[in-house]
Amino acid sequence: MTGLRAKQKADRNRRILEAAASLFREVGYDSARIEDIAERAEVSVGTFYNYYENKGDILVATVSMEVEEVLESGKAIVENPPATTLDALQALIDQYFDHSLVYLSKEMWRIAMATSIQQPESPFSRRYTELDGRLCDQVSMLVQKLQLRGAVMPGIDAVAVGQMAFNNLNMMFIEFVREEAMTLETLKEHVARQNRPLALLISSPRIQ
Amino acid sequence: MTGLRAKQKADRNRRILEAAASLFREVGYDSARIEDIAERAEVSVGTFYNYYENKGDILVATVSMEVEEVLESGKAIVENPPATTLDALQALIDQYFDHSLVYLSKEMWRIAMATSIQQPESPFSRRYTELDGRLCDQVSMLVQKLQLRGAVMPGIDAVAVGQMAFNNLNMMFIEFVREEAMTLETLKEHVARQNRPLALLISSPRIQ
DNA sequence: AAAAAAGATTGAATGAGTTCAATTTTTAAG
DNA sequence: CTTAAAAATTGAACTCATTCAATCTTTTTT
Repeated sequence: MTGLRAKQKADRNRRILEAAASLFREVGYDSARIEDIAERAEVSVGTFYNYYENKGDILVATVSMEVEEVLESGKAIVENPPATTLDALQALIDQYFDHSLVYLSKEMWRIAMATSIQQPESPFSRRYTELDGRLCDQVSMLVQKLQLRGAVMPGIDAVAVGQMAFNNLNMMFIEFVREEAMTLETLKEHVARQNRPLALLISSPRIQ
Repeated sequence: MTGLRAKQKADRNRRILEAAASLFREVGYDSARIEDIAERAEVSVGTFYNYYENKGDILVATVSMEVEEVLESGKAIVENPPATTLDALQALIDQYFDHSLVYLSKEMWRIAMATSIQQPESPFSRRYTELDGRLCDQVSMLVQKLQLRGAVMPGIDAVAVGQMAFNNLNMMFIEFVREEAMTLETLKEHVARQNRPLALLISSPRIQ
């Protein structure tokens, strides 16, 4: 069922997304006009709006692709985490943070996050939120894995702990993208300090 | 040095803020046009922009006043918290949540949060962020107080624990305002579950 | 193959946020 | 009191994001 129409649709979609992503990178979000994006993608302004609900939406789409990569890159660590709770948590979180600024600027993160909060019903916001939920699950799954291994005490609510750790890192990431001057290193240090009490307390005594 | 100019400025500022807050409440953020706000405040559109950088800014200003009240209302609980860590934390957090929807709709929260993330440098975003920091400090201070009382074990990094608890509740609040259908009760339950492991683990054994 | 229906594209029109040069008001100086 | 300087106000003009009725393309039906 790959008719001409479907092929054209996929092609236009790709062109618009690429045009937007490149323009955002070149001139920033605010200076990239829909008209410019449409022109670069060789479609009309109206067509742009056939593919994306609004300007923020296409940025969220771009950022979502990045989050998917982050999620993917986290799998390896959850599969085979470091031995101690502290190291394992920190390894996963640092992985997230390191990945986050490879393709995206702080400005792009800010706008994507803001858009996903402001218009939570738009399709790409939903997608973004869903990916966020998957990241949260990944952290929880790490804690569960550590619990199965015996590194985390039995009886601990691993899901609750994972959610709290994730919400904390997520909020800290928001703080990070808000402050242009804050470095990745500082972010990691702060989160590491915040994680330490929880990580140590849930760990089985002999494993330290 | 209360010249005429200063008095007029304060008066216009108040009128604009009140006009905006009432209009937002009456017709919602999107439908409230700057022109309408200016008209109700009996100033020109240009003057509006002399007092607020943009439309989002004045919403953030409105919301900030609310956050100040929340902060104020939290003081009582920190001064004289419930005996156990779990109860004390939950009392403070529930207080925050209960206060949050008295004057503000979810929509207003969404837009205020989005604006403060998107334009972190604007004066009112800074103010909002600063208030957020004070809320975070308040949670940390509660944990410190519990530690002094002996309810929380010595040796625990109370500040780190407080920050994590705050970041968690803040992120959960974002989730709450994102989902129009989510009730305050559900929010409280989720956060209560997330807090339990941390609260129990940091508590001194005999105090349970 | 022609006609009808469905699906997409188009770009001019719309509308709201924002800007800024001209004007007015207030303060300070002479 | 007059005049100059500083500060604030004003609203028409401008910029974009967004919409939508008309048009064109693709698919389906006969």
